[in-house]
Amino acid sequence: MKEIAKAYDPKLVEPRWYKRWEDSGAFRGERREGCAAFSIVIPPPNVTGVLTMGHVLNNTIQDILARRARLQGKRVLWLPGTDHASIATHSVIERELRKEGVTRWDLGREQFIRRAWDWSDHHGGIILRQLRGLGCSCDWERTVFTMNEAYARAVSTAFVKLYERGYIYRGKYMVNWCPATLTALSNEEVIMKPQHSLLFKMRYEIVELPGQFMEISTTRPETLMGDTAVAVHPHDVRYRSVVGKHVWRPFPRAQIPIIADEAVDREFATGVLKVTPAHDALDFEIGQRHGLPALEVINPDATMNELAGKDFVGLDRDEARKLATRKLDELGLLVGQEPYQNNVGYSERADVPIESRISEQWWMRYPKVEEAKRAVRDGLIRFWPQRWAKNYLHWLDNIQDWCISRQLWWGHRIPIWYRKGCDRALSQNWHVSVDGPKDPENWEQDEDVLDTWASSWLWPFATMGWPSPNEKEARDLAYFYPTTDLVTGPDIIFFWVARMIMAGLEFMGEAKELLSDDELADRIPFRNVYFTGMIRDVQGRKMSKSLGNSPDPLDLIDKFGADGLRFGIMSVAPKGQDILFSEERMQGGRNICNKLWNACRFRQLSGALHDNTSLARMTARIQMSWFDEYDHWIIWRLVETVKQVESAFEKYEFNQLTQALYGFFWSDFCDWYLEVSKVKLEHPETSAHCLAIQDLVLRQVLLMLHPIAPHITEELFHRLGFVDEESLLQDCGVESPDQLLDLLSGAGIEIDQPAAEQVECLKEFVSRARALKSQYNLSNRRDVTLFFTADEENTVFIESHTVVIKRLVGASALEVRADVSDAPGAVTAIATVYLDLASTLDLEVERERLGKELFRIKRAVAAAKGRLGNEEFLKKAPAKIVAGARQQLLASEAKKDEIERLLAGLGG
RNA sequence: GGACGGCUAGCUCAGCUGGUUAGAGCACUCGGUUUACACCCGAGAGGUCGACGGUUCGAGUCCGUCGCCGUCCACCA
Repeated sequence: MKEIAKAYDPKLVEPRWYKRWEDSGAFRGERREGCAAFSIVIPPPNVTGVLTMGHVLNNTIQDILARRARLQGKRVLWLPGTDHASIATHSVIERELRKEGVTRWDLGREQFIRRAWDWSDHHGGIILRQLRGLGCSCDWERTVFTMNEAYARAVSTAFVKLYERGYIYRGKYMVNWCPATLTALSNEEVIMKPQHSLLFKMRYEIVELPGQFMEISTTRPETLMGDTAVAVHPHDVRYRSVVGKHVWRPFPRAQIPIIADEAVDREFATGVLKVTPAHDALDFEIGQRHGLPALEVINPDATMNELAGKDFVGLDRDEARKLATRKLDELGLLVGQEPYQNNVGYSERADVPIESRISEQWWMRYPKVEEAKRAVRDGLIRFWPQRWAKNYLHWLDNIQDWCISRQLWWGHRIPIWYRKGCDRALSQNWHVSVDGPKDPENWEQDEDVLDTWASSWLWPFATMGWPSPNEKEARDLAYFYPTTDLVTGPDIIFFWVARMIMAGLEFMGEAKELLSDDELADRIPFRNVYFTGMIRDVQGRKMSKSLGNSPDPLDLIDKFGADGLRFGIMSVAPKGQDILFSEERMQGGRNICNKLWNACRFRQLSGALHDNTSLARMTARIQMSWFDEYDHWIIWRLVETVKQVESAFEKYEFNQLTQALYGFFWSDFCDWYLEVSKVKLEHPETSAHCLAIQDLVLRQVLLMLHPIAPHITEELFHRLGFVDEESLLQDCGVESPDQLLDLLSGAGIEIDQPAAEQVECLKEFVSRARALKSQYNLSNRRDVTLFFTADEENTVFIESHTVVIKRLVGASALEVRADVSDAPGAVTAIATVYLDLASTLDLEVERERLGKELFRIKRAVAAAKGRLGNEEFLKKAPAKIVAGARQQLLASEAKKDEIERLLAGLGG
């Protein structure tokens, strides 16, 4: 028997076990036909990312699910990998180049991509190593990177299939344009930010009515050079007479028509809108309806071009705004300007305002939209918490085509080739395939790459060998797909979750428009989606680098251990709510590890370990005839806890899980059962039995706790001999509540419920006695004398527990009395307990204390009487409730009488 | 503007389909060298459940209105 150190040191335990698990192939996702499968694909972190608290939360949950599934005997695949993060990585490389004073065009595409690969190779994998430090049980041998060759083929294949099925088209439309990275963005990559802007009021002179003006409000005077109309609402009586006439655009000076369009808001400002079809989405639509020319005056990099006029050429949009305002003022056309708050779209990655711009791009009409809705609405895919389903459905209801081409270099290049020297606009000059044309010298490939999400939406099956799996991959795919759970944040429900569902439905089977329910069930990428909350700081602020409020998870692991951090973060995460993180809260996780360690240490010091390698061997050492109330009680509490844990897992309620285990282990097992054990261990005849029960409880606690705190539980499992040296805890399997009850009753152990409940009475008795000691400042004395008064039955019961009570209270004597006076007493359900103070009793203090008690109990009596005196209550409330109320009234009245008797005895 | 979530002890949260005197952890106060653990043990103080109204024998729990905080979607220039 190895002696256990006094304080638990995770550093001596965690790395050792992680290595052993990995070396022994414990994380390998291996098929076993006839055995239930469980699978998760990791939300791939950015290849160059580092571990954040968000990752800790997310991956801890996945690991908990995976490890629990292993314990349930399922074959588990947790498939890891990383994402190339096209625009994010691209931006990083460009930033580096800028420092060196060169652009990507100076460097050239090939060199640029090489640098991106170097960057990925160098930083890539850091985060995966960090996940190992957290204890994540991924099948690392299957690690996938979205830029790997096989994955890239999957991306091209998906594109080609969608093209062939008519979902992909090329077109010139309004796009969200990022002037910093010079690429189009999808709607989802644009975030709206409130801005303190200025609303400028200016006037345009009416051509046909010289000297008359129309007043227009705008936040963007720098676009007026691109105005090709002004618009009013068709029913706006103020302007009815001028519709069809023209106004003078001040510069470059030109006549532009006054048109009427329903899109104009009459209530806003003067109800006159300047229409700039080339630089505003709404204006673009108005322009389309009225056949207006779209005059582009802003370059892709947000500087002004020649069409803006010679004063403006080359100016940045902000400078142009100032100049335009000044010029308007000089011309006497600026009526005023006022502070104004509006929302401006920003590029998510580059964090600069986007420009709306007409641009030729590749677009995707989403496939299987209706089926994707059906899968969630009908519950084939379940969202946890459920409420996110509404969000999801709402987005799909309003879905718009997806701009999938990006004018970037790092990413999957679009598998389209154009015949050299021919018109790219004509599809007969296109070649669309995965492998490219047979005569590449006559073709040039599209320069653009695909949106990152157009690769990660294939993640659940492209990681498993789709579209051309080898034999093993095909069997794995059949076995592990659809995956069981997906764990992610609600912020990427549209970016990723919804798109993966559509991709799964479209690609995981034959091309088909409508799917039956069975087909739907086969094709969905996952059955459950668990949405985590966002990690915030104690003040509720988002974690951010600039605020410096994001702790480094590695520091936390260093301080609390991976297990401590995991337990801490899970106990603090309310279901579906954001998580307010503070380091203080992680202490609880570390503490319970230490407590666990010491409880096992106590077990080792208490007596030699017997053969603990199976539950049956342990129950064989337990005899029903030796069972006392405490044994019934702890086994009862254990079974209740197993039930709670089971239910918490089924409902993905992780804080419920930690709470149930913490409460049972700490309060019930350590604070009561182990304390009681100390008496039993003194006697050889009860010792072995008691230790066997301790072993049983510890074993089940370790098994239940293992998914949350894998390292320490593995260590202790071995130390207490619950598994042989060569095996692992995960090989044992955890019993369900029914299995546990069956095993117990198979060993002749039946829980005596009334006996178990009597322990609650003993606990109350002990607590009350301790409180009396505390009130009289005698906590440190272990030689006080206790008296009690009780009826005959309870007297016998209490006397049979005298030794334990004396031990737990810290008393040298416990004596039954017919009547007690001149001693402070406390009323409990089974007896009244008194502290023998001889002559030192403080009557005043006692009267006050009992008076308070009496007040409280009288309130309870009154409440119960009130209810029972109400005929409506007696008539309408269920019999069970009425009976309960009667019983409560009896108990309360008895207690009240007893307190009154005590008070009378004090002369009160 | 629309949708959703939250508002329960100083803090963070439980409280299932309405039913005994509303719970836990942390923090706090007091007392502790009890043969596992001070990353500990014991005792205690502390909420009337955001506001108002309604349904009901009975509401933290259901309904309505309002307020504050947060998230998402849309966006009026």
